[in-house]
Amino acid sequence: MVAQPRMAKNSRIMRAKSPVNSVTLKDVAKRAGVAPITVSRAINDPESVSLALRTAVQNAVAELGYVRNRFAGALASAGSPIIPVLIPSLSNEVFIEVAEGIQEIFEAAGYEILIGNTHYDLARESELVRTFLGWSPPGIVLAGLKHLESTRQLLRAFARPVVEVMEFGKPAIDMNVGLSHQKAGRTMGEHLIARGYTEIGFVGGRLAADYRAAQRLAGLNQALTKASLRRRPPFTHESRTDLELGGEKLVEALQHDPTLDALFFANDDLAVGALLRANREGIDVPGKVAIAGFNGFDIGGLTSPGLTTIVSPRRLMGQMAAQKLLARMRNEDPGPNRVDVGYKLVIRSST
Amino acid sequence: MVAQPRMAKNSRIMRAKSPVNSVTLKDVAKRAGVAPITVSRAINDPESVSLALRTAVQNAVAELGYVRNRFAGALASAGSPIIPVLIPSLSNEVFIEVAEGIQEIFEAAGYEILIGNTHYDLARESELVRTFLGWSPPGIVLAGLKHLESTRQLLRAFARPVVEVMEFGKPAIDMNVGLSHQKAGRTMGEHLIARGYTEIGFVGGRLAADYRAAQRLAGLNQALTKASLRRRPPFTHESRTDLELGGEKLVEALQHDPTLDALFFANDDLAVGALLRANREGIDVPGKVAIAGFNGFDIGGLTSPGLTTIVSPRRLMGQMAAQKLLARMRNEDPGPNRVDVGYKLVIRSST
DNA sequence: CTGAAAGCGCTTACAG
DNA sequence: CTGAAAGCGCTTACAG
Repeated sequence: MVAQPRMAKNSRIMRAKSPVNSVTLKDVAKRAGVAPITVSRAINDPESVSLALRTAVQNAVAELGYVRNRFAGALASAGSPIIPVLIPSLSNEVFIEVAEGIQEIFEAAGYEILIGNTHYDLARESELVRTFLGWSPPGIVLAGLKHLESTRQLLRAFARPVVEVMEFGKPAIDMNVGLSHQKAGRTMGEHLIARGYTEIGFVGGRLAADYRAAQRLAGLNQALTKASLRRRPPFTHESRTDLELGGEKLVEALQHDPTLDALFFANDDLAVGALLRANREGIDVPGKVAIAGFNGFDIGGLTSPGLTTIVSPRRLMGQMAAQKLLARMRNEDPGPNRVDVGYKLVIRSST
Repeated sequence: MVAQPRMAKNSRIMRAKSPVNSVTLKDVAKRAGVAPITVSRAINDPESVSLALRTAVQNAVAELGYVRNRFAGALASAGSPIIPVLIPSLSNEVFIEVAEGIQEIFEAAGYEILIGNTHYDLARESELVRTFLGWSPPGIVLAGLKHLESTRQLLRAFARPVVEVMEFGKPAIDMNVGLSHQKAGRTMGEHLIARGYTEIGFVGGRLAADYRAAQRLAGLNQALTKASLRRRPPFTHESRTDLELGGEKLVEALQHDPTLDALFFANDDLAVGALLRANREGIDVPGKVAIAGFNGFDIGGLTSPGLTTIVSPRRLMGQMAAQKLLARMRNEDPGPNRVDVGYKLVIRSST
């Protein structure tokens, strides 16, 4: 899911007021001829109730079409089965895959996850955290290590487990699972250099918001510096980052600096866009210019030429993050409070 | 978000038991020297409280780090600001875009949305509906018009607005916003026939689960029948549907039936996969075989050749569905109980 | 195994 | 504008 903070300013929110579940525990109890608490037990812990009463309750539930009120349950038990997961974007497959990994683990453990979309906006993230804390979650998953101080304060006061997933580093709050984007950038830089490319540029969209992409650029620059090669300012766009932009930036970069012999794109979307544009314009890849990406999406293996890229273990990252949170929620040993899940360089013919 | 029904069978779910919000309304009231109800008002409807008390409350809230308990609020007011949205898949961009349209509208209206992933499984959908009803939502959004009888029963008893989004038809429950996939298939068939293709095949993945794709096939077959052309059994795969499958099915289809001169793929992923494979193998598109898709993803405009496809107004569909639900929630006029949002044929050089 | 009582933290509805 | 009382529908903790 996707949840957003309330934005309505001066209008009180209209909510349905009529009780949906006209049928309550009490009604079921009356029908079954038992006490309400027995109904509660028959539903939550059937083993603890005699077969006769259990059956009576089940029948009553079915006859009345009873649906239990989760708010009441959560309030009474001070426990919620809903775990918020805050990600920067829904339209980026990367986060969806991480979320799926998270969901898998929590689903199996009986929890539900609530996806919040921060739109790469840290202030929005903070608002969402505040809203979600009101649902007394047993834990929270955040994307990234970069948050507003207000977010950090809220979460420290929260006193329940928090895991930050995506990039590896020192957890700003509690636990962390991710990979080093800077190292990944360096790895790609080293690969390009090893291949003999010397005039290497970087293309990114929204580098200011997508600071992980900026970290990959920093890694590339490390490699360039180490090899005494020229570091160039990146080709970027303020607001967009999509396939088409990749193609546009490829053309722009080559016009702007015809000596370029390799371009590292901040992600596979941009890189694939560049490859497709190269196909259309008859630009020889890697003869004229090499192209590399980051993510490891399937499509990179299907283009002509195939795309050299770095695969991030997205699903695994989500799974590990969820497992750590779960362990802490259960007061089990979560292991080290930070994990580097690594990445893999996949070399194809685009470089 | 993504929420799933509890799957844990015999183990009771571990939930955090310690109160997260040790600070309650009452504490704030004491600190501010007012009654709890005044705190409630100062938070929910500030205008109704005098400036002096409002300020006192705000200070107390800040000093104590109060976060209100949403469960208690929802229970007391019998109202929840969370609207469940059930979709068949997260990894399919189509549903994400529809969900984003839905979110936009609800966000502006002060609601949060909770995404449930049914994994194309109607039984799972029914379970999710049951779970979500426990959260007393003010309304529900479902994908598609095909549901189990148990789902329909639950939702009719629900007595609050329900909208079914994706395909256009007779709402099974309450309201419907979508497009006719059969008509869309027919439109593509007519286009191919008008272009002079006579040996036309269909490629789909998971046609049994993805019944909307099957409807597009039915539409194609209508067009073929009307033109007295041969109808062929579709090329399908039981479980997969991805870019790579598109390429595999292209090769398989041409081997199996070399007379084919056009292939209509159930979606753009398959079609783009086929185009990329054709690029690699040197299969001439559309010279040897024409290729068409469905969705209208951006990438179809970037491949060589460009992909002929049908654009569905996904974001708009989501927005309209949300608006209808919202109108009903507010007891305003939602307009007709079903809306055909239509689609657009985009002709590029792949056909 | 079953139940009566108290309470979770809010908001509604009624007074003043 | 402010508040005391009652209650939302469950579960906990204590008895038997």
